[in-house]
Amino acid sequence: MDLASLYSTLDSYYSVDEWWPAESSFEVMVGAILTQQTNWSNVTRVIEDLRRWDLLSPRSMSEVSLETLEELIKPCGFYRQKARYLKNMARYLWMHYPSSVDKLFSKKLDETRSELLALKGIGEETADSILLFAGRKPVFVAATYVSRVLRRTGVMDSDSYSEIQDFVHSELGSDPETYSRLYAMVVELAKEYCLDTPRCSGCPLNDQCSFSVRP
DNA sequence: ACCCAGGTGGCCC
DNA sequence: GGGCCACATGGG
Repeated sequence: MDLASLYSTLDSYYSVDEWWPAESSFEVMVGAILTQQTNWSNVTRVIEDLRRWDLLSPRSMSEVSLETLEELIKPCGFYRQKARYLKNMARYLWMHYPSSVDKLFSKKLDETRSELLALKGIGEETADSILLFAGRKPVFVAATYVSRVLRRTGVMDSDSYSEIQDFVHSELGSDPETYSRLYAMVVELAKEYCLDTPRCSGCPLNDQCSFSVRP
């Protein structure tokens, strides 16, 4: 199948409005780091704790002690690394964009992306999810799930992040809303059916998928 | 007990 | 450019 039919098939099965709920860009950025290799339900709990502690702002998060932050984010795993990444990001944003984090997104896209990638703990996928879900920029997130789903459906076979991203950019136009919906739907699909050990029974793609090993 | 999770940095070749 | 490993908790 091709990418357009994958999109429309998924679109008729999933509703992904408000898929990444957040009250601010900073909250999206915090979630993007916390969710790395981590179940989203744990992220939700921790975000709510951070909100209760009033830590969902660059200023407050850069001022809280590392030890406190570590304890609060512990349920998300890799908590020592992530606590340092979060505090460093918060300090950077507070120093460079004291008026509003959203100033970060008002420069050229490539510059914003490079700036994000320069921060420890923010790799390509995290940078792009921030650009897409916080900045509403036309950048597709070529996550591991995406390469897996594209390969098994026969849409595209590649492990290269930039190749996959370029492919989607060239096939789907440049509407951020389309990118975020596709990404969300692919994640929902993959979590349920397209695991390392696949469970194809009940998959909405059914016979449109070219995956040959069907348990 | 097992597998999985909305990856990244550091190191190596 | 890629391959490997540590990082760590919690859910199904």
